[in-house]
Amino acid sequence: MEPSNPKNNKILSLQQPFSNLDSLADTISEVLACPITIEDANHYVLAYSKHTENIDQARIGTIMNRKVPDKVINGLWKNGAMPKLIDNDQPVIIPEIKEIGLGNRIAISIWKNNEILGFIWAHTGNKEYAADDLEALKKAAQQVKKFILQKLPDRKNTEQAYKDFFWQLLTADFVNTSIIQSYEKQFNIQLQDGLAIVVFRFEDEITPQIEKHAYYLSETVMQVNTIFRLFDDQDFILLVRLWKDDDTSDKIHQFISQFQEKISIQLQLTSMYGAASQIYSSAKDMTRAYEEALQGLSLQKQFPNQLDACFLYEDLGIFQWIDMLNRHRQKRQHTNKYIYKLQQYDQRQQSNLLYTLEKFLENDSNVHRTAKALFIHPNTMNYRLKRIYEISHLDLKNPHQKIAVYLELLADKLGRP
Amino acid sequence: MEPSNPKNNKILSLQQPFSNLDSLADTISEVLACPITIEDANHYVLAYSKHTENIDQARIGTIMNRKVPDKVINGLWKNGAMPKLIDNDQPVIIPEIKEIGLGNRIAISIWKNNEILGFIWAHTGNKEYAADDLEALKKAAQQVKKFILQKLPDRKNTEQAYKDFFWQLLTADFVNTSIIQSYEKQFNIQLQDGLAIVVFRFEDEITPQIEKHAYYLSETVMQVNTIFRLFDDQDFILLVRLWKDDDTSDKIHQFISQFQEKISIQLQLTSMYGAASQIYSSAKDMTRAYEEALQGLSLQKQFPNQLDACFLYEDLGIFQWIDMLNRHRQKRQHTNKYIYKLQQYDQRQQSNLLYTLEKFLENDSNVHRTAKALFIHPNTMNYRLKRIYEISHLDLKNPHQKIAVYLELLADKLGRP
DNA sequence: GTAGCGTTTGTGTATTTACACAAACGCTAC
DNA sequence: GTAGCGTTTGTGTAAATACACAAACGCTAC
Repeated sequence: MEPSNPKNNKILSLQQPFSNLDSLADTISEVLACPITIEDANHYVLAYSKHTENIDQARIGTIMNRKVPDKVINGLWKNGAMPKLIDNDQPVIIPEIKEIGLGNRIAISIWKNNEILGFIWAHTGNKEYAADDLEALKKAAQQVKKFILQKLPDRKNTEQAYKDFFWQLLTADFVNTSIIQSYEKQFNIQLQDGLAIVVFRFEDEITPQIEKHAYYLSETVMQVNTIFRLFDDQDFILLVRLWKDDDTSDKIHQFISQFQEKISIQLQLTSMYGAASQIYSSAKDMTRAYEEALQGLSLQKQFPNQLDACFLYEDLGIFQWIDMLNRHRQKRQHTNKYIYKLQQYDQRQQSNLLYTLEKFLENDSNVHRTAKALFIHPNTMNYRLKRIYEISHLDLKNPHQKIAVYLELLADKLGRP
Repeated sequence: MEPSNPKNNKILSLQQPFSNLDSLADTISEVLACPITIEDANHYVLAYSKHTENIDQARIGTIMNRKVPDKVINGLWKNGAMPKLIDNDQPVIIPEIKEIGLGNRIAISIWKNNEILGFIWAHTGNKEYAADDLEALKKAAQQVKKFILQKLPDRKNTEQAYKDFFWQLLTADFVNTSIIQSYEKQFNIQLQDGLAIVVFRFEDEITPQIEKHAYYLSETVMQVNTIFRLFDDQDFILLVRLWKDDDTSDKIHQFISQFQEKISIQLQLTSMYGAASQIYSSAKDMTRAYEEALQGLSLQKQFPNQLDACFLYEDLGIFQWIDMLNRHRQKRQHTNKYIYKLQQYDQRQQSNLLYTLEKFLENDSNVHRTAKALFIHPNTMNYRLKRIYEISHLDLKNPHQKIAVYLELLADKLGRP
């Protein structure tokens, strides 16, 4: 390494601490001789170099918005640049994408453990670049990391305390209001109104790669504001906050749906579930919210057909109750006389009237729909319904008995609690 | 009183203790110079005099059956003889009832406190009777009472212990098996299989007359075998046992129905309820059974329309659960979004879509039936259903949401627990 | 074998339901 | 007044449902 080389001198200058990110951006820009943008994990602009030449449409849009436009982010995902970036901490060379007005780029992701802190983008344009340019970028990433961790207000070195507080919210019977308020100040967060717990459960073993993608997506899928998130065994737990809105529920639904879709496709996961609690206005309700989300997950696994794409606790309908109902039944060794009679008959005749009845009730007592679902003739369906009445004396026009039977059939599926 | 009068001598002989009821019957028969029958509270024959003359059809039937034929009992009720008999302890003169083959009678009931122990029937036929005959009957009743209380096996003087044991069964968390067995032996009862608790609740103030009639009916309405019964405030609580049968449930239903009908008509009661538990095979389940019967009563009062003539716990259908559901909802301050939206709209527009929806669900989602129940045009009903969907987005063909709404509407009616 | 039972499917008809459209009413706002 | 909204009722048609009956199949019992 020749000390006379001016570029090397500049690279050395990257080792010095910086008082603000903008001057760091300028220095990197000088080293690489091209415009630079530094973004956080959400693609919000933290700083950018003061270049005015060689700028493309994507850069203009990004700086004007103080955030990378969604169109550009999506383009980067589709062409494979983002997946590469969040899979490792090496510089990634990204060729021009004309459709979204993005010129040639070199980018690098900034990490702390398995969590992305942000990105540096070098707008290389048509300029040639050399191996030491990439080295310089890596050094720059180190600097940005230090800066973000030390200087940015919500990056104080108190993560463990934050984590502990979060667990306390999730599991403690009662959290003192003043404690909540003190944490709100300390971490500059708001824990009132529009609060919900979201839990994703992975069936695959959790790899660092899954963690990385999950952390990234939790910041980037923008329907909700993620206040805290962590991995707990197979679960990825989030405390989110929703902006005051007409259809906050829809927002959470979209969030879970998109998160699930993206991470499943990106990482080719075999199977995963996502569920959200109701929306609460106080942080004190997070224990309950956490339970609701877990209940949602467990129900989705037990009733995959009925609860497909049913992410929200409020959309569970009767499934909200059947666990409680099951416990109650087990405690009292309760048997429903209609179900019992049909079970007996099915066993004797090798028939499946009980299953037919269940499907009938599941299909809102509609003969046609049920027959289609069971691949049988509507008349067969009618015949079976007649038999069901003859055998069990269950009046299928009496909702009070009918519903009880359906609920008990569902509860039976849960087995011993 | 002249000691030379042979009749008086015989009356005096009634003061002597007797070794068996038959000889007592004979003695009474001699005093009154007519055939005598002594029955227990169930109209089973305890003893009869050995007369062969002056016997009518009713007497023959009674002695052959060892019980008064139902036809005769009903006739006595209809013509007003039985009501008089169980209203006081005086002799009652009953004129001939030809339709049931009953000749002239004088009868007297035998009491302990407010409970009937049995009856003495004097078959006077066409014979004249005098005032001292009635006196003799009263003396005889005293003797029969003594005899029943002292000599009949299940009339030991341990009623308080029996009562205590019964309350223990009803309310204790756990009753030892060996204790139960010892009581079974002591009281010569069987406490296995076909056991149920029945509770009648009177809205009128409990008078001695009501108590008398209730005790009497509990022995006489024959579908069930009453093992124990007592009054507790407004409640008449029975532990009954059912003979092994195909439709034990029907039997209890009939029992409650008939009991209610008879006592209401006889005593002109304004209002009363009756409810039974499930049928259990062990006396250990009586705590639960008692709770079930009480729950049935409370639900009948809260849902008089829906649960009219629904006496059995097993027939409650979904109402079995709504109390539990209500508690659960209250605890979590849960609100159903569909109900909430309709409530808001109803309030704003002065409409009653929520009520319409409830009736629709109560009528098994049948437009015609609901329209008729609400006295509106079917098209109006359809229009409202369309509006209900537009306002709440409740899909009326999705049973999982629909049922949840209905259950919550019912639970709402219970109010704070 | 064959008689009997429980079952499935096809055919046909009467009834009920779903849905669209039009007319009319009460109420509010301008 | 009148325009607009939400509502009720009537009319009409297409679709779905209920129900009866007949033919055919598999299985069991004799």
